Amino acid sequence: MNIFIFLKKEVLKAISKMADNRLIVKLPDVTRVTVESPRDEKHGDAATNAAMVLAGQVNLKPFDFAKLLVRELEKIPAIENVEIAGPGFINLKLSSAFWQEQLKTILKEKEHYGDSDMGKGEKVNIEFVSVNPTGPMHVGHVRGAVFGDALAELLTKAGYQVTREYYINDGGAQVDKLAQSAYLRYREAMGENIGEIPEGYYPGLYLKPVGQYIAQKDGDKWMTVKQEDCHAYFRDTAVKMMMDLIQKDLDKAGIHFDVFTSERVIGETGGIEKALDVLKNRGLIYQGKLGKPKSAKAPEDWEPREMMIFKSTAFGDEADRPLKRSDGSYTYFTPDIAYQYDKYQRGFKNLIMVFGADHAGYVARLKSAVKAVTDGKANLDIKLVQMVSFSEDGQPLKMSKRNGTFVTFEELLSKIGKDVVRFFMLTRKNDSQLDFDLVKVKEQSKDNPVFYVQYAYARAYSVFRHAQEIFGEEILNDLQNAEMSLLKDEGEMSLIKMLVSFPRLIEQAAEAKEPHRIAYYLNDLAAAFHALWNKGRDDVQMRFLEEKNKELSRARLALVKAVTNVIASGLHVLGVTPVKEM
RNA sequence: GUUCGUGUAGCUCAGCAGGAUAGAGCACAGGAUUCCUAAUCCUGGGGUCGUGGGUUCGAAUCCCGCCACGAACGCCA
Repeated sequence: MNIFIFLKKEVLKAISKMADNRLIVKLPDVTRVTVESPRDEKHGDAATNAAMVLAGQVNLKPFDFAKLLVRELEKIPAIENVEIAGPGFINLKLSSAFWQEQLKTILKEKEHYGDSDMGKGEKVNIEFVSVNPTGPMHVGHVRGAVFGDALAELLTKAGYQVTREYYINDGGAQVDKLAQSAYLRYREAMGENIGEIPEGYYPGLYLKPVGQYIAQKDGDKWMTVKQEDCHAYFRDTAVKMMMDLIQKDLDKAGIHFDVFTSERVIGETGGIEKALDVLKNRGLIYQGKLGKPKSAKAPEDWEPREMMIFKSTAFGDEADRPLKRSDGSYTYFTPDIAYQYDKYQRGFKNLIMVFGADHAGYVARLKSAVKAVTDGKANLDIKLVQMVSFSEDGQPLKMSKRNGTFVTFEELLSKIGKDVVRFFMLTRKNDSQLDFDLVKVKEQSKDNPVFYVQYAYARAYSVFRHAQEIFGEEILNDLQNAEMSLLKDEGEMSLIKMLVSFPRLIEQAAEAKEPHRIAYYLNDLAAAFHALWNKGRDDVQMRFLEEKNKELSRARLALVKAVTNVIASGLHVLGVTPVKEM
C-alpha cells in the first residue's frame, strides 16, 4: 500500500466532510492537493499543502482553513498527531501501531510487497535489444538490454501487463550480406580456399559454424548452385543461427523475450502496404522532392530527386521523411512504420522502445509515425540509453578484437557475472553516461553498491542462522505475529518507515520509467540496516538477538525478515539474485 | 547549422508530476572490533544547484534566453 495515496484519500474525505457540514462555503477543486513526505522527518510522516492551495477558493486564510481541516484529520485512527506549520502545511504523524501493522503486511506479502495496481492491467509493449541478427551481441548492447528488462519488470510490478518484444531486422541489406558471407563459409567448410573475406562481408568467425552446419547437413548440394539461387536458404539458416547465438547471450544476463517479430514476415504478409494505405488514406503521403539536408556534413553530390515522402512534420518532426528511394525501394524507415502498426493491431497502445543514444535522431520520426499510423490512439515512448565507457582499473578500455580485449556481451557477463553487471548498469539514470570499471565493480567494499546491498542481505541471514542456534529452529516461524509494539527504538522505527516507503517508490519509478531509483533505494535501505546493526556494537541492548528476551528478539527478527523481503523484492525488479551467504 | 541530452560538494552522482535548513558515496580529519559477518558503522569540515530573466505564497525542480560539454543528423544502416 502506498501510504501517501491512503492519506490523500483521507485528507480529501475530510475536506468533503467540511463542505457537508458547511464549515466552508463550497467543495473546492482539489486537483492541486498533494500529500507528500516532508524532507525533514521532524515534520512528521506526511505533509499536505491542502490549506495553502484551497483556502483562497473558499475565502479563507490558509491558517484558518488549516485549523478546520486539522479538526477533521484528528479523528482518523491511524493519525496520531496533526500540526500546522510554516506557511500553512499540515503535518501528519502516523501512530506507531499503524507502522507496526505495515510490518505484518510486508511479512505476509513477502517478495510481492510493493506490487501495485497502478497499471490496472493495461497492456504495455516494450521493445528492446533488437540487435541485428548478423552476429553475437557486444558490450555496447549491455546497458540497453539490462535497462529494458528491468523496466519491463518494474512495470510488471506496478500492475501493467507487459510484453517483452524483440524486433528481428531480417529484411534489410545486412542480412543479404550475411547470407553471402555464410555462403562463403560454406564453400570454405567444403574445403575450398576462399582467401580473404571481401570488403563489406561479415568476416566474423562466428559464421564458420554456419557454413560447417550446412556443409554437414547438405554436403556438396550447393557447391554447383550460384549464391543468388540459394540466397534465401542461406539467409534464413544464418539468421536463425545468429538468433540462437543472441538468445544464448541474453540468457546469460537473465533476459528472455515473450515475442520475436520478424521484419521479413511483416513485409512478406503485406504489412508495409497496409501501413502505407493507412497513411495514404489520411493524406500523409506525397510524391515530391526534399530540400537539401541542413546537416553540417551534407553530401557533396546531393541533388533533389522525386520520391515518396511521409509528412512527419505534421506530427512535430523537423523534416518530412522519405518512404521510398528515388529508385522505388523502401527506405529503412518504412518497414519500421509497418512494424509499429503491427504492434498496434495486436492491441498495444502503450509502446516503449529502448534505443542507444546514437539513434536519438530517429526518435522524432518514429513517434510521428506512430501518431500518424494509429491516428493518435497509441503512444510511443522512447527511452534513450547513453553510452557506457568501459575501463579497467582506471585505464580506458579499447575495444579491439586483435588485442584480445573482450568485446562481446558474453565475455563481459562471464567475466563479471550477471548480478554485478545488471546492478551496476542500473546505478545511473538511463540518460546520463556511465563509467564501468571492470576492476571496481568487482571490489568487495562499500564503494560498490552491489556488494553493499548483497552484504546487508547476507548479514540478515546470518542473524537468522544465529537466532536458530540460540532459540531453536522454530523461532523464525510465524514472525508476522511477533509483538511488533516492542520495536520502539528510533532506528527501528525509521527502518520500518523506509520499508513502508517501498510501494510508493515502485509507483514513482514506474511512472518515470526509471528503474535506477530502485538501485538507489536499495543502497539507502542497506545503509539503514547496516547502521542499525552497528548500534548493537555500541549498545548490547540494541542487538537484534537478546538471549534473555525472546519476545523482543522475535520482534526484531520480524523487522530483519521484512528488510530481506524488501531487498529481495527490489533486487528481483533489477534482475539480481540475492545471496544468503558471502 | 538543427535537434536531443547533460551541467548540483574537490571527484562520481542522487534529488526534479514545485514545498520547509539541498543529499549519498569517494577523498580529507578524527573515532568504534573480548560481542549477531569491522566486507560494517559513528563524528566533522566542505554548495552563488552553469548563468540571466520569468511563472507563484514558494523554484535545483516548470517556462524563455545565454554559456559550456556530449551525442545525433543523409534517399546510410
